Amino acid sequence: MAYWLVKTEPGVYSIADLARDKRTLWDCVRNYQARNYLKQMQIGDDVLIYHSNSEPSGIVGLAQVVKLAEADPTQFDRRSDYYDSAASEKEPRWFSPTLEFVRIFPKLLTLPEIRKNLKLKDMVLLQRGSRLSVHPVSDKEFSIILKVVSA
DNA sequence: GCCAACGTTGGC
DNA sequence: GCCAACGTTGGC
Repeated sequence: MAYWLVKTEPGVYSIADLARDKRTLWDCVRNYQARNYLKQMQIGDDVLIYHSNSEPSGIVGLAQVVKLAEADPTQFDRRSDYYDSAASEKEPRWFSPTLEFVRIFPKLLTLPEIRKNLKLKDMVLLQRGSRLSVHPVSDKEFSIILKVVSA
């Protein structure tokens, strides 16, 4: 079983929205590296939810993969901002797993706190510009984060 | 709102 | 295939 982190802007789609919806198609990701990770997600994988462009930004809760990635429907929708003319139903370019809400953490783990925690210094989140919106989290990092946010 | 750090696009 | 120009992400 693998662990992941996905970013979302709470003004666009927050963990509260996920709590309300129970499950959601994780769509509109338009970065190849992130796309590749979305395709690797397996049912039952744990997914940390990170609020970006937020006050404060940080890890806010947990979700779980309940459906493998399928073609992201927004790539076919001409009226969508995420329409991709190079994608076709036969050869989709972008993929979306379905995530299910698990819980909101009692404590939000802010980006400065993550930076300060030496055990989390190797997180992909902190690497080079850190713009990747979907990325793996190691077993160790995941268990450390769970401890910190529950305390 | 600014801007650094990327990724993508397209001319050549 | 190089690389300049441009667009985007996301912290601050």
